Amino acid sequence: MSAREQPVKEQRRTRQRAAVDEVLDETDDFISAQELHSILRSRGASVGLATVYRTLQALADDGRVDVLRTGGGEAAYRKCARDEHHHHLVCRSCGATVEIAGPAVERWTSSVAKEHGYVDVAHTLEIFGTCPKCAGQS
Amino acid sequence: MSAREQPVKEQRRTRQRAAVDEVLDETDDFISAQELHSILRSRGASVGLATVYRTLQALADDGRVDVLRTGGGEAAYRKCARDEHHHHLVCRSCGATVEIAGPAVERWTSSVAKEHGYVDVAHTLEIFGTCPKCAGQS
DNA sequence: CCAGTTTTTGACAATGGTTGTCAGTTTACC
DNA sequence: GGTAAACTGACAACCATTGTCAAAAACTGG
Ligand SMILES: [Zn+2]
Ligand SMILES: [Zn+2]
Ligand SMILES: [Zn+2]
Ligand SMILES: [Zn+2]
Repeated sequence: MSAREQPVKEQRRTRQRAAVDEVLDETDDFISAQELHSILRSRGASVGLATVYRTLQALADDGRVDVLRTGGGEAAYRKCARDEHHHHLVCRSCGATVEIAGPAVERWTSSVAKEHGYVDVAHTLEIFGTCPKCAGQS
Repeated sequence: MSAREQPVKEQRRTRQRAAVDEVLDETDDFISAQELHSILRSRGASVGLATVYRTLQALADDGRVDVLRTGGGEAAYRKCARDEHHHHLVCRSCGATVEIAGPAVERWTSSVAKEHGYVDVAHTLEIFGTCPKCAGQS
């Protein structure tokens, strides 16, 4: 969703953070904190729920993962391939995600904002749908 | 955010629904259910919080108000001027809203989705910034 | 206006995701 | 090893939102 900068404050390497990071690396879909937590449980690597939330929050703040709010209002996280600003085409049912870039949209949003005198502009854009796989099995 | 169709099921006219509708008519910014509720309280027209939520929900379902999730994850509602599908340019600081339409974006999102085989597609797009008025007085 | 039927209301409980607390544990560094 | 500082986790607390259900209001036909 957004490119990030320098900060990356001092952080210690812990078993828990490594575990969360590992799951994120292996997962291609957007997943919620709770889902990530239960994946960890099911694989034996016990990590407190609060820690999962804190870790994801930190990663998101550093721009190392993308966040989006699902229809139900929960936050979903994903470690994206590209580092530059981009958007997502997400399956409502299974979370399957396609990263998409739209230079034209970027230009349009900033020109519209400028046109109305707005500054310090940002935007959110996500496309939701049902992926081919989920559509097949009704 | 979206145009709506026929249903508009049988509903009774009640003091509470009229009160909510009135506040929406007078308010030009996006407001949350809780804010709307406290406005009603402060003006003496007592309406239960659950009723406010239900009423807004119904209005949103019928497409008579637009909804957007704020950064904090709460839903904000607004009765927009135009009835067709459109998006918003919202001031982060004061909530001032400009309705915007972008046919090109609409085409782009659906073509991208189709291209990847996704069906039953929808999208969210909001632009946030600081309006001229708020930018002037730092 | 009246009684009957159906919808709506609201106080309150319950939910569910997320964050705060804080003592005990772990890490980083000398 | 020893210490300071960061981290963890069980659990409570939050807070927006939804569910419950008996009482109240809106409609309808007479
Ligand atoms: Zn899917
Ligand atoms: Zn963009
Ligand atoms: Zn403003
Ligand atoms: Zn659109």
